[in-house]
Amino acid sequence: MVERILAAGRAVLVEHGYDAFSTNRVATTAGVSPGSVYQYFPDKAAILELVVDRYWEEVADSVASSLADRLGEVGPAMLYDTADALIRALEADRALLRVIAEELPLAHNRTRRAALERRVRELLAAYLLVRPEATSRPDPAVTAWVIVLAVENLALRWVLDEPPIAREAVITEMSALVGGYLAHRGAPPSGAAVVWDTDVHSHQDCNRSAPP
Amino acid sequence: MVERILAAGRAVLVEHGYDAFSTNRVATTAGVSPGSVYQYFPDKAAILELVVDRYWEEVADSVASSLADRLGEVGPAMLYDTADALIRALEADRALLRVIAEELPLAHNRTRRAALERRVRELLAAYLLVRPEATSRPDPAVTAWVIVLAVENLALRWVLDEPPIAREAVITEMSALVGGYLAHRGAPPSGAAVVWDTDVHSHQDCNRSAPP
Amino acid sequence: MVERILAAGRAVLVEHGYDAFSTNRVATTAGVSPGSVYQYFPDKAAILELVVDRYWEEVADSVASSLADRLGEVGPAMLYDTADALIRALEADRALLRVIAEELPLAHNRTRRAALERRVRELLAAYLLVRPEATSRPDPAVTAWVIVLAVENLALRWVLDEPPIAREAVITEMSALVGGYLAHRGAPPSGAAVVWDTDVHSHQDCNRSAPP
Amino acid sequence: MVERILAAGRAVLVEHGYDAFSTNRVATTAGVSPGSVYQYFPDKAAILELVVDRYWEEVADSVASSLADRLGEVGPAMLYDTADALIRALEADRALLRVIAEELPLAHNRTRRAALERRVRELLAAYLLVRPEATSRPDPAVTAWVIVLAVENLALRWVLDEPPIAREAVITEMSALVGGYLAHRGAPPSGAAVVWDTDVHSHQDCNRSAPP
DNA sequence: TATGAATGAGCATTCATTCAT
DNA sequence: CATGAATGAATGCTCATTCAT
Repeated sequence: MVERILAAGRAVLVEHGYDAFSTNRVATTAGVSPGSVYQYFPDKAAILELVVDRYWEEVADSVASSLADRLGEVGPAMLYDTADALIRALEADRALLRVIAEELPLAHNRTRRAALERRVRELLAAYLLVRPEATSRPDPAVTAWVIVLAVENLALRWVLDEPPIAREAVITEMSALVGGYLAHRGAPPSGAAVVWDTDVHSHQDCNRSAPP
Repeated sequence: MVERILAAGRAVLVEHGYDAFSTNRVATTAGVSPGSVYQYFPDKAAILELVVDRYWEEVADSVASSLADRLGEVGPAMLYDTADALIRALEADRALLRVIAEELPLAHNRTRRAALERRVRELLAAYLLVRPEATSRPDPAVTAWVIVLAVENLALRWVLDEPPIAREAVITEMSALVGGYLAHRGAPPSGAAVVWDTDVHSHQDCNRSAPP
Repeated sequence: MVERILAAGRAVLVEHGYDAFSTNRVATTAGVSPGSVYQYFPDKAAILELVVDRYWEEVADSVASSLADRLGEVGPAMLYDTADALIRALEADRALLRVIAEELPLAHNRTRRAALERRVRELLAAYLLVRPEATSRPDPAVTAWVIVLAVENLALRWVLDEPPIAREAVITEMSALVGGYLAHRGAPPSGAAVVWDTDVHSHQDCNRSAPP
Repeated sequence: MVERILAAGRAVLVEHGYDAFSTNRVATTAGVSPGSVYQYFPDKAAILELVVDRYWEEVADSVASSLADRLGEVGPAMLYDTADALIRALEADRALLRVIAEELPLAHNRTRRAALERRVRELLAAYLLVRPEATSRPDPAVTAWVIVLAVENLALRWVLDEPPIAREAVITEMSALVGGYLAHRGAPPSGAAVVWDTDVHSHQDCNRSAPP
């Protein structure tokens, strides 16, 4: 029944958008009475949250498993394949992605998307840690943070905005972006220090402004 | 009067968040009756849109002027300074940025953010076009698209999520990302063709899947 | 099982108030499924009614037995002891009394409270009938009606409102009220006739307005 | 408009009872949209409260003014007239009284009814204080408390239950009850002390149990 | 032009009751 | 008998929008 409701929620989102995502509509679509919904979910937000969570989990699973498989390989193929996996995952349900990413306040996505990002980031940071020769960038955690956010956004926007760029082209460019970055050796103009935390994402404000 | 309403809208957004952004509240805050608002704006969305537009325009102005100033210079300083300008622009009104980027459905941001992106992208593409030696990437338009979206997201997330990465560090890494990308010469595994449109953003689906 | 449900109903009332008195809650508290409740009670009101009935029956038993015991005695001791018995009965479960008397619509109390009143009234009327010398009031039925309602309300309000009046004081005053009333000989200004029905409480509107 | 809504609320109560007292129904009856109601009342309870308040205020005004007028007179006429005024006030809108007193949880009545009681009580206590010869009861405050609660309940129940007692009869008996009480000189069996507070109704628990 | 009272469709949520198992 | 998932009508309340003044 939880499944039925979630499926209905997803369907409403895809077919009618977030504005139509009312408890009554979800219930009706699920072929269930509004009261029944409340036996499985505490409130409307909980339904939405689970739908969104599920979606990002699917995406994360695809990407993470693809990346994990290719962690052994070295070189551009790994980058290319992973970028490809990400785009394929996002293309899998474009309509839902559109609603989730564009109609929902980002806040509803944060938790799960942050989880997805962290998951891939940690995989990547671990890889960079054991293969220091793979990059000239100083801090694996920061490097992973940069790569994940850059690539995620490129994939997302390519899928959503549908710019006139061929599929292979974006993937190639994404690979080039990451490949070039990893290989790049450039000192900051001022020689500013980089923080070497393992957990790149905690909200503690340590070292937010580095000393000269 | 339009200004008064916009200022009120901005204030409501900053002080009470998007949920409190009701026509009545905006009107009250502006010291105006709800009816009057409708003499200057067709509906609530229009007020919001203009507030958001203004915000992104401010950001775009900062960044574009900074970038334009440095288009003559060559090398990493240009990248570093532009990234710095972008982050500074986003930090200028963190509270508003937070509401606009996190509480608002992304859809409300699209138009103006797309404009900002396009503006910088075109600047960049023009630059790459007249200085082909600056990069090994094949298509200036695509290159600009990649750079803008990658950098924008990194800056945005650094400002919003406040990860424990020093300010100088992100800027350095962003510069490295772009610098490495521009310098990178890597062929797509399949040798896929890249589309050479000037307008990277139109929604026409030409050549979405390239021939082998 | 009926007992279990009633006990649960009483517990819910005492511990969570009338607002929490939902069939589901009562069932849960009784360790029974909501469906089962409906095999013993036609509806929610029936449960409540029985809980309330039981309560007033307890009170009535206390008072009536105390009064019956003292019907032989004459004089103020009888009044004092009965008032005392009533207050003691009401104090026995103040929490429940509070809910029943204050949170429940009076209508839900009527049947049983009327029964309590009638019971005491009839006892009193009978007493007055066999001992005409005990009072100068003309109509025993009316006299009993007056005494019962006056005393009941005083006791109830003393227990519920907890005014700063000593326990002995109220009882003394209640005795004085009744004692003075029984002894009082005062003609109605207009010499209006009093109805001499035995059943003071039937709802028939006989002689509601007496002839001059 | 407030008046229109209150009138509608009163009408709904009288004609359809408390159960039908829904915001939509009140609005409809008032010939007003539900939203309009909320421009004048914060919530449903506020409407009900005001209707109830108004009602008891009307009753209190009638009784208090009648009593105040007769405070100069001495003797049974004062009692008779006041009892008559009270009953007349309660009879004025029997249907509304029925709903307010029987269908509403007593809690909704408390504030205003307590005010009514206090008002009359204070009038009475003041009278007894300046005319100590009017009674043999020790404490004017307590005496007033007793009289008000006893008489109020008798009047209320006579009007609501419509027992077969002639109007003149109840009034006569109520007068007799009060007259006899005031005249009664009877010591408590145990000589228990009476508290001499002026404010009989505050909820402080001083001297709730008197020493032996 | 400016007002602000009035609108009313629409929403999330509850809970007494039922009935297939 | 007992269950408890399912019901669905009904409720209190919101807020973008209008329009008579």
